[in-house]
Amino acid sequence: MASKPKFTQYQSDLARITKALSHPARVYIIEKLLMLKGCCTSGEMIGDIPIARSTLSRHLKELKMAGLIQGEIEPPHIKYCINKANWIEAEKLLNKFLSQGHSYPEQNCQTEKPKKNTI
Amino acid sequence: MASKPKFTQYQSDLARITKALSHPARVYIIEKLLMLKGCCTSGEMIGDIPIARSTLSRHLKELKMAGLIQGEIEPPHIKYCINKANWIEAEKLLNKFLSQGHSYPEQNCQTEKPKKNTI
DNA sequence: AAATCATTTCGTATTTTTGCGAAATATAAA
DNA sequence: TTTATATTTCGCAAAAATACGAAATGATTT
Repeated sequence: MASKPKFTQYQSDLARITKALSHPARVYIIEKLLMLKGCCTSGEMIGDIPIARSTLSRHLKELKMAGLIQGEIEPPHIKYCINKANWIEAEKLLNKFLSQGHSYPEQNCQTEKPKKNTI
Repeated sequence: MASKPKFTQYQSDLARITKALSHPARVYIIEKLLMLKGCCTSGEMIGDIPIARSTLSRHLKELKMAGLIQGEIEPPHIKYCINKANWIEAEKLLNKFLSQGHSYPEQNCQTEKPKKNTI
């Protein structure tokens, strides 16, 4: 008997990564750190986005817990940067996921003419 | 005076996409539809994952609302498939986001030696 | 030691997500 | 028309995410 299946490690890992990126503030943070190609303090970020400092701090914490960024204490600042090793892993997983669909053939049920029974 | 900034369209769009993919069941659904290169009913999916039928239906609905999949009624089934146009858009956004970090130079604050003050 | 600065944590409230089983819907088969 | 099949929606409950301001932390300057 097919005992209850589990989610695969891949599915859980990918969901963990996409979940970490599932808020505009967290997209912004990663975007900023990638573009900078360096570090940034929360004080340098707060001016760019419409949330309170404490809320930004929460989002930073979530990204830290997801392993995508890391902080370095440099009094009186905390400089955040991409956790390079983990980010590369995340990129690999996401790219693997995205490349799955290629090449996209035409045996898809989405036919040429729009169907009326499409929901 | 810098009036309160908004999140950019890009940040919101990317967050919407990653949020749609932020649950293992939804990763599974997309994975399945991409690999199949075709359509699939919810009944063909339910055996693969540890959730109830009604819960799967919820996840399908979410992916549908995010625009990533679409359903086609073919009695007595409903066949789901990737919403190709929107998926391609999603891929573009994600790839743009991911490629931002390349090439990754060494002026990153993550120095060679592990720092003790890394948090 | 007191004041200052950058940032996080705490306490709390609100909203959203996730989940299930039961009931509803819609179609096909008997 | 009754029955069976496939799937969704409803009603509810529990858990998680989001948000803010106030207070706490830790280091530096005065």
